[in-house]
Amino acid sequence: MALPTTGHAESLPFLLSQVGARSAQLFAERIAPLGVTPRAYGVLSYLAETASQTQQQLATALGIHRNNMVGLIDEMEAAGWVRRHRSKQDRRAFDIRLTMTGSTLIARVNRVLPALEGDIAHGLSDDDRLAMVASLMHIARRLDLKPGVHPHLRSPSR
Amino acid sequence: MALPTTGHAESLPFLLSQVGARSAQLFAERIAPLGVTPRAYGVLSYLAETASQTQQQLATALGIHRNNMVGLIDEMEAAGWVRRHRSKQDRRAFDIRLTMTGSTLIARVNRVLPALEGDIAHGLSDDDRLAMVASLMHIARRLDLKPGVHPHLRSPSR
DNA sequence: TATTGTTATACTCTATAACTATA
DNA sequence: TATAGTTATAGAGTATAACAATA
Repeated sequence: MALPTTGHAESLPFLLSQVGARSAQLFAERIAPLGVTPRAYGVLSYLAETASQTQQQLATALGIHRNNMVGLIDEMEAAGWVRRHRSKQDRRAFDIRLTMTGSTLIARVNRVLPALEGDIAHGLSDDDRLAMVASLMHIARRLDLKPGVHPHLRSPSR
Repeated sequence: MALPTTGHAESLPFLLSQVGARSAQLFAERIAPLGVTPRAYGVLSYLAETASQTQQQLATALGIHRNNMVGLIDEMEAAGWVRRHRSKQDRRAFDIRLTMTGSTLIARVNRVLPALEGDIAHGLSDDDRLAMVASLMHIARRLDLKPGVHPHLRSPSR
């Protein structure tokens, strides 16, 4: 058979999906020793960039169902990264607030990113790497992706 | 809080993962009307580029467990895309062969890719788009990804 | 009456182990 | 004894629906 490559292997959508999946995999592996999953990191980093949020607000913003947010916050609270505070304005809701431990963890996770970026982009010129980041940010905007919010947080790492 | 963006949102690993996940999502949506999942397409396109393969060979090459390959081939055979033929050399194994219907389906899927690529890369110059494809192929090689083989075929679309 | 957090239930998908028929 | 395909079972994860407390 062996057709002259009219297929998907060199198409932009496939390459993005293929390389992106492996990149997510590597990220999960690199942060696993810190005891954190990509999903938990998604919540932590979102909390760091916004004010304290209720579970419902986090669920809506990150695309995780509020039912699943319960157990996730349970784990993160048990790990000491966040704490639940009864909201003063709405006594049904919890304000989820980062702890000092949680902030420290975010910083530690962010410190592994340059190494991972170096490994992934190894052999690429600085110009090519910067051009790629710029193009990716352009595409992310075009695809209505919120900066820093991963569309697959609803399901665990993999 | 609102830190001055020392985080992951503009890092290459995160952007690749974020944009890649959405790209995979869009691909799945575009081919769903054709009745095919990304996983089934992965098997079909691999069959088109190699000779006929046994289920075990497909499982090894695509990273799908042979137990799960059974049901997948069942569905694809029911859809008329492939057929099982007892191997002459090894009567335990099945040679999985593409049918005409299967080949036609591959061609139809491949025809939606240019439109998807256009939508994703809209607003990007031809030079930027081509540079991105070249960089992605470089990274794919570097990350030991086999051309045309998606690392997440083991789990269904999403 | 609607909403926040929570729990319970069913459903889907995956991973492990076993079985059969061939090798 | 090992391997290809198959089946069964259990486990993990998700979605749906319901509940109590509060709005």
